[in-house]
Amino acid sequence: MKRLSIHKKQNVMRVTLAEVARRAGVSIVTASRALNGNPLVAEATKDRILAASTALRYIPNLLARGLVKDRTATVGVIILELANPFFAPMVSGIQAIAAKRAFLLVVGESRRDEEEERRLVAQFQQLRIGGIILNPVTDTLDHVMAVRSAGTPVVVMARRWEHGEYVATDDVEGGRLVAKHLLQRGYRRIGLVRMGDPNHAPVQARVQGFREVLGAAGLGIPDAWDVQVSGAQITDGIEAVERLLLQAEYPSALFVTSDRKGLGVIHRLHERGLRVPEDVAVIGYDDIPYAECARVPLTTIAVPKRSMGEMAADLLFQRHDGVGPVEPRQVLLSPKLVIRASCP
Amino acid sequence: MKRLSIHKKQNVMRVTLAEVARRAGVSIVTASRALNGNPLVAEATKDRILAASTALRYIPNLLARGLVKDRTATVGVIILELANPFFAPMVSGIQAIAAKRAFLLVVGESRRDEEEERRLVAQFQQLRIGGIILNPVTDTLDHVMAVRSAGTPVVVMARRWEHGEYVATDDVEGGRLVAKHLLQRGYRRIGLVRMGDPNHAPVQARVQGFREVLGAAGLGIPDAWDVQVSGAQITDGIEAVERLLLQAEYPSALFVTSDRKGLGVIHRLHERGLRVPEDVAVIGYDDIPYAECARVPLTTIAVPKRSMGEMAADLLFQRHDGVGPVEPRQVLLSPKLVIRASCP
DNA sequence: ATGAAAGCGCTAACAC
DNA sequence: GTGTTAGCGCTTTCAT
Repeated sequence: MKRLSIHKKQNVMRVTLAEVARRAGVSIVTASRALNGNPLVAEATKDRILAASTALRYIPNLLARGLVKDRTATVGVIILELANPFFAPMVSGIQAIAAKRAFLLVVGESRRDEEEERRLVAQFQQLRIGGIILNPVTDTLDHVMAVRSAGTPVVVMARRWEHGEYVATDDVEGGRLVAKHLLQRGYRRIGLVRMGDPNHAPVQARVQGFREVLGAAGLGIPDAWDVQVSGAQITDGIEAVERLLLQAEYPSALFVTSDRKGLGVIHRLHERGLRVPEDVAVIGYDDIPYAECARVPLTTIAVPKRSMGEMAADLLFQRHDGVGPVEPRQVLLSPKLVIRASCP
Repeated sequence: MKRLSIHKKQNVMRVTLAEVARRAGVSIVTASRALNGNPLVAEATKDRILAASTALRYIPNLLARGLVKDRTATVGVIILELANPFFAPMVSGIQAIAAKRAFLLVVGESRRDEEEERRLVAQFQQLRIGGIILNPVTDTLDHVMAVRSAGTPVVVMARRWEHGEYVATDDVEGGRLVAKHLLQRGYRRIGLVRMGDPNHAPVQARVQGFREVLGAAGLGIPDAWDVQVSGAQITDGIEAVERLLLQAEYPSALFVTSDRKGLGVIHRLHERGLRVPEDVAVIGYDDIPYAECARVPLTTIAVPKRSMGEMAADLLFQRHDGVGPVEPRQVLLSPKLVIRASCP
């Protein structure tokens, strides 16, 4: 791993602001002003500078600028998984808003690992990131509060944050919607498939709302029908069915707390010769695009995924620009029931 | 300044390398060396510096470093869509490799817009990005060649690049696999659903291989059964079926060049009362996770999505480190047929 | 309206 | 081993 020792930039003479200025016959400062749209530059001068800039193919150095400003035009995003149709649209929404302002998106995947999340936040700080939008692994957000008090705006997405700004959906309400629908359709023997992780507040909230409504109707979920799996993949849904079918009896309806697991559940139920919804009705959560194309189209709770990303980005930029109220804004969007064949 | 009850540390003295050095009683340079693992620092000194660094919560400024080195520890990634199960795993694979080396991922979505792609590449340059991995919109890659000749490694992903490094799958071969399977199962009345965009080389290649094998068997695809849609969403598959069913006759087998469209196709065929595969067999492409859970599990061509990302990142880092051969490496991975119920 | 000077925080070159 | 000296390319005062 060696490099040129004497003239490191002999092949490619980098075009700097100084070059542009020289070519335009002005000082560096004036060139900088012109390129940044500062009005205190005479039109004629400005035109000359802009012309020089394009002629030389000037590429501004964001690092130099960032060094001075102690901030870059970037948004850091941390989500649990990239390859997850629940998160991907959120990131896409953020990117759309960020692109409008020519901010770059720095994306990290925590893979539900709190350490990884902290590492990413630290790296973001090193880059003097312009702001952070994250779906945190747990509710412990001290690392992020430290960043925020250092002046970097932070918005939590798809999860609530007591001490800061967030854009989330009302998961308790979502759980209620599921329970109400099941009760209304006359189901009483009801099971649950969910991620076991007690740190995962959104799932806890969904289950809470679900139980609340069932409880009010005098119903509960037998332990044997409360299946806890470790992840949120299709395979976890498959595993859940396997475990459920070990029981002497099985429920006539299942609330599966994510669509991916729901797809796996339906898939396996079918393979095991059980009809959906006749033998077991299934309700998922998230309304991913593939829910509709499932073996039996999945009844589910729709969450405004892309909007959450867009709104989070909007909040972030407002904070960045210093507009809006001082107190943290906490946005809770409403989930909606989408009825399909798996639980009509 | 007014006093605030909650956040009181308003004037945070930024911790710089100078602070750390002072506290450790050494010069800035020595501190820099110690923190960068330069062996030319006495153990004792190094320990003192490291201690000072942690005590002060020192956060290195990557912008300053980048300004000197004219390069940052970042990888820029450009894909067509984030919310696409074909690309998301690739990005995840890249991120995994990058994270090992503490490189941050800067992600852009071109949305099949060449202008947007160029804009992103330009922004990457401004950030003095460490390398670029992209799935380009077209084969016109002059913008990227310019970047590369300025010393930034570039790897193309999921597409071939005559003049540079790439990691792709053999789409022509994939198309052949589809045709062979159909022929072997006795299908002769064969239709095609594909994205119409002539710039999209991968689809062109799939179709080319497909036609090649059919042609060798004396078969062709009637124009009426060659349905061209504008996108690669589920809805495009749905639209394709609508168009197909306007015909007097319909094919007994369909090759749909992406799984998402394939899901839409199956969905709509079913809604229109046509059985898959009895009335129409369907083969997709990509093997996204949801293909298996489709109304009728989708026969498809599996592509090593995550591996492509990982390999692209590996290539990039090799180039970055200056190891490996000088000539561009071009990796072509093999697709595999996955037989499921939609075309058994 | 324009420019000169002074850094931003760090690393590289060359001493000692 | 360690320190001194120069910048990297840009944006800020503060002059003019």
